Amino acid sequence: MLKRVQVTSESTHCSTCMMGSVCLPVGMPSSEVAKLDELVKERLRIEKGQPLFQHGTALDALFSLRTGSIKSQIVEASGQHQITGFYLPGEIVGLDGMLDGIHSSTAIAMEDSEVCVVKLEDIDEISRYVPSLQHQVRRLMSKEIARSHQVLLALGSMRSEQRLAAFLINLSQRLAALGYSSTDFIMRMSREEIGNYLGLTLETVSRLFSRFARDGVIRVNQREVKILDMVALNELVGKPC
Amino acid sequence: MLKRVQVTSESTHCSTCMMGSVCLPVGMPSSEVAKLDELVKERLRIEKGQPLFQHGTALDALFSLRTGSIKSQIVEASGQHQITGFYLPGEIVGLDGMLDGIHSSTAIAMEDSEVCVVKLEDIDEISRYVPSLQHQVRRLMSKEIARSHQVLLALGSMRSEQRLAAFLINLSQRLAALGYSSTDFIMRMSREEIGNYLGLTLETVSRLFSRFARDGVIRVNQREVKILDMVALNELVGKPC
DNA sequence: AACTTAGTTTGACTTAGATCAAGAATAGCC
DNA sequence: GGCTATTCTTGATCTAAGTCAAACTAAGTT
Repeated sequence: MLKRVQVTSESTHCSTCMMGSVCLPVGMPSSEVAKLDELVKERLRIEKGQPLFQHGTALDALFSLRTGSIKSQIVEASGQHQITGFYLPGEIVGLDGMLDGIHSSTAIAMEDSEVCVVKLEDIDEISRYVPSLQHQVRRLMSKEIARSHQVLLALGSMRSEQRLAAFLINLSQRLAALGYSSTDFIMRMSREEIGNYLGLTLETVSRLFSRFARDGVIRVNQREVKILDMVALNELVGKPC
Repeated sequence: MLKRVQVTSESTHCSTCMMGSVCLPVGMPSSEVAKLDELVKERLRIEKGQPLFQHGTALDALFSLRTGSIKSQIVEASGQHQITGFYLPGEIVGLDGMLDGIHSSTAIAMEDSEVCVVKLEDIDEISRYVPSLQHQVRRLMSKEIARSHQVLLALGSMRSEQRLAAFLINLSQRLAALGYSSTDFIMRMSREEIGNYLGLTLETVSRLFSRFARDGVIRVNQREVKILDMVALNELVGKPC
């Protein structure tokens, strides 16, 4: 179920939101952030497994993830699909597909989630008196490009264990930026989703988790991960062959 | 060598440029395009093999490719590098790395090329009285995201022959959009560069070209390609397994 | 508490593509 | 024009990861 929540005056605005340090206004001076309070008029709750938006539907807003986690994926006519990203709180979903107002990907909640709705027309409106907002959107889009280039590097020139190590390091760093532990966390995605994202089968992912655990690099129990040796994990990625 | 060319009054501006239909102003009404003539104050010529910009250097402009072709790649500390895109005339290079004003990739000319320099500050300046320019930049960045997601799909869930087929189809379509033949063209990139881009070895790429030729799908002589059976090529990509 | 159902692990076997190696073709250069 | 340099092709062999299959686990559901 997709449930709309009107943002009322008592609700948090960008200026008072805890996510400000990692979300859309990241890096903006607080004087500017204060002017963004009209930016979010609505929030949405999405139940686990439900789509936030689907490939081919009209795009008129960006979504800033407040709580939960979301995956985005593209689907081919042939039926094959590819997960293009896993999003954590503070990250912006929906930056692709702004070329013709149609979503080029599908976004699905991996757990019950809540997003702030940022209408494109409101971005245009508000950036008239907050010019840095345009820069902010540009920065976020650029980051999304750089991010997918990193995944390209992983898929194009890393071996399976390097890919998974890079994946774990990346997840660890992003969780740390949110104030969570960088060594103990729960992965919201299944082995199959990780495999799809990294261009591997779920069996290979499972075997790699087992191997990493056997080698004392991590401890793993289902989706619960504890990184025991971050250095070893980094060395895995660093070495080319 | 990287050679600067000042754009003089006699030089072509965006409003008179032949590339307008495929370049940055694509889709903008001509009344708006006329206002963009201050956007490009400079052009650069880059010799084959020379970098347009390098990873880690300051970014203050985007580059619109006028003639030639450019590849962009990211380089890891470990030395492994990954080609993230091949750019043709009319396409914009440098859209990544706008997050902190530092290029996150390196762009290298694959043949003698010429680019229009679009300063970011000029974009900001001009978009004050041409609001659609901001949309245009957003559209281009969004397109770049969608493009790299397509490559992700190829690297993550296609077999080697599907990747090469998808690559050829994509190249064919982009050349057709430029007014060139969609069936007869010269690839500016080496087997190794294609392999790197597609996550394959140069030997595999070479073998695939030979196989496609043997099967009558293409005819190939070094970097010269003639697509004989576009239907078969599309079928190759369409089928999942 | 027994019974699905979905997700995960592990083993045995196969294969697509990598690696190694040796020529052939082409282009650049003195 | 002849001589290195690359770049490309093709063959033989190897291996990382895929496929197929079966058992195990966790979490609901009746």
